[in-house]
Amino acid sequence: MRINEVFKALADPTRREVLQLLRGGERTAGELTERVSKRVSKPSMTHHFQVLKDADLICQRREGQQVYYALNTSVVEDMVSLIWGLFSDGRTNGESQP
Amino acid sequence: MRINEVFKALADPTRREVLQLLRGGERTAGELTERVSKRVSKPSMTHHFQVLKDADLICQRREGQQVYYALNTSVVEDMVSLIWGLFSDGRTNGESQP
DNA sequence: CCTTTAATTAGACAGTTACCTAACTATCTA
DNA sequence: TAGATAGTTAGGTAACTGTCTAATTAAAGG
Repeated sequence: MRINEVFKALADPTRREVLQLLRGGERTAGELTERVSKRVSKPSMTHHFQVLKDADLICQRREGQQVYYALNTSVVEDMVSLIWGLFSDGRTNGESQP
Repeated sequence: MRINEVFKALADPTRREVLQLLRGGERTAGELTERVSKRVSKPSMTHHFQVLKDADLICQRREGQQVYYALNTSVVEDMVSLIWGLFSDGRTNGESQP
């Protein structure tokens, strides 16, 4: 996993919003651009998509004129266990169940 | 929780290493500076400590000449559930146990 | 082939980050 | 109070980030 890239990607609210929008399934670049709460230009969104792709958090698929983005769901377990391992020291006993 | 600050803080390998060093208990600034794998000046380390404090990931205590840093362990559950919520969509059923 | 729509690439700019050295503050001890 | 040790603050620089507009590529449809 590309840890640095993942954390950097998640450090931006617009990108986190994109990930949340993708929870329900794939969306086109245009849909995502329309739906993010903060108005952002298309090129800026393309940049954010790129950052998310570099972090392997999303993947891309073209269909005609549209480009569809989707979550790389496999990353979630990696992230959770990474965070866990970052803080826990062995004594920590999974008391909290998300 | 200061989400942006937390992710930005975690995006740096030196800072993640500091957190890992703190898993075993509190350490002085000097100990941490000595032990990080990449050689970094004391002022740079102070900067990293500041970033971690801004993110509420660590706390500070002075004892004589030394300053002790320690993990703010309460943040771990917040982080894990945040990551979880970022990706999960309701269908996700905790299949993986860290 | 030309036009429209969807999206990306290119280039510029303001603000932030990580790093350093030099200087400073704080505390202890002789 | 002077000297040593621990750590922070100040100030500067190179690289990175997020944003924009303008130009470009890609595909669809007359």
